[in-house]
Amino acid sequence: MHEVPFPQSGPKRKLLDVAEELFAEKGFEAVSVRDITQAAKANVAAINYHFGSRDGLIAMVVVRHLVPVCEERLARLDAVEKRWAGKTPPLEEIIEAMLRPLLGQLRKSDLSERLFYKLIGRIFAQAGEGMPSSVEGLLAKTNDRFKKAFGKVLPTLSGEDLAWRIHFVSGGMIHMLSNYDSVQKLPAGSSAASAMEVTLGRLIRFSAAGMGEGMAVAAELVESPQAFFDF
Amino acid sequence: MHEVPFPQSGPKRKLLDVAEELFAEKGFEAVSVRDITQAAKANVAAINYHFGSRDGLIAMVVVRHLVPVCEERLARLDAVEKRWAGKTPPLEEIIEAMLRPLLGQLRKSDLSERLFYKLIGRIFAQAGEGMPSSVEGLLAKTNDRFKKAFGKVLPTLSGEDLAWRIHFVSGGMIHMLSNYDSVQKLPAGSSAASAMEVTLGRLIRFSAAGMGEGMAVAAELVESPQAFFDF
DNA sequence: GCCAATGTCAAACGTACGATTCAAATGATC
DNA sequence: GATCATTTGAATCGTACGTTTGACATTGGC
Repeated sequence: MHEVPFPQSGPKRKLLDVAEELFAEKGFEAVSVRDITQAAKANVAAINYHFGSRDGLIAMVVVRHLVPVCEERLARLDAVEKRWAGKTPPLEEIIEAMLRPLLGQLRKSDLSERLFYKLIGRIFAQAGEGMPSSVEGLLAKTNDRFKKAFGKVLPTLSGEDLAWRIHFVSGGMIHMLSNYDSVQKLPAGSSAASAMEVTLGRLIRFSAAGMGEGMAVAAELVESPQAFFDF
Repeated sequence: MHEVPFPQSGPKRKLLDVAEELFAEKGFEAVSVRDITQAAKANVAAINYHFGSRDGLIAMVVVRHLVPVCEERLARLDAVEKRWAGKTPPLEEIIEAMLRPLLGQLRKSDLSERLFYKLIGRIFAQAGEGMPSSVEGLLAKTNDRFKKAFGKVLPTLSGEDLAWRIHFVSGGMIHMLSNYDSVQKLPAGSSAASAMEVTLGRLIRFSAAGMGEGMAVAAELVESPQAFFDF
């Protein structure tokens, strides 16, 4: 039979959910299999049985979030380009297509917003370190797609300039997610989601201004295209 | 009588240097006491003898870099404000005062540039997590100082806006340092330091555009756009 | 020469980890 | 209801960790 990629119920799903929560709270390296199985009221052996190893569990936790995020990024970018067919879309829309999917997984997860942001931050902060190659490929493909999209809007920028500016945007997003709860002082009465919405708007405007800066930049020494890993 | 804060020679210094290198390469949590003492050709007990504990060693490694960086940041900011006494300095200069000290410690360290960048990235990525309170205070003071400086140049921005934009700049810097060696493909013949110089210039311009977004950018900023690229 | 103080060393301590084992339990299929 | 693969449970494995110990070596001041 065909195996469902992500279990929708049962103890395996429960392990994933619990692990996810603990990872978000304390970081991947600070959580042991005993912590997870204990919190999930399962046996110590459960993780190794269901996921082969601790690393297998981590990989599945990561993939479960990363894959939909990347797919939504690409879908949103397609939508933006289709809507502006022919014309050049505004930078803000491309950036939003790139960043908003990182916030859009809330409904599919049982995590509270705060924990979810931290988890996504952790995942992306160490993306590329020990990921399944399939995921690496998806990340690289997504990144390349966005680089091309930005290149069309900013045709005078070199490939290097483009890559670095995208990298800076990613850094801002990751840093924001990772430290969100220590920076954000919630005004009473507003939900975390709507506060994050405001913050995302800030980041999008900030990034759009940075991406579009100058535009009359001198030619670069050497163009080193592609072979560039980002997320 | 008065103890020297950082040993200039001897096995204690050697332990610090070796630990620093290993931490930069693999991250703080992935390096054991045994790894360090083995690489330093010292005994396992040496770290606990000299630094009290593994955490004590980490703290000293961090402080040794963090303190000079923060001090240089403040000194540079003072210099900028003094030079523009009365007038409002360009954003680029404040940002450079904030970011360049992260690259300026090369001469005081035996680390290769690549490792040093990774170490600084790691340090700042988890700044505030388990640091001595004296260092936390220094970081907070530095941050506050820069927030005020930016506030003077961007008087129409709210405190929240200001804080977030600074946060985005930090994120870009941290992300750049952490992933520098996996992103940068060095053109043959150019040193890592000069390549980093170019990248820092990119980040400064990107950040200045982002910081000033939405403001009626005055003419004084336009009059010397390349003034800080005098390397 | 002596004696603290200081530093080094091999060895071991207790703990926690990821992984494994194997028997019992469970559940689906016939 | 018997059969057999799947899933659990408790106990345990070997390893690696940070730390401690106590004996030994080195040093500098008197």
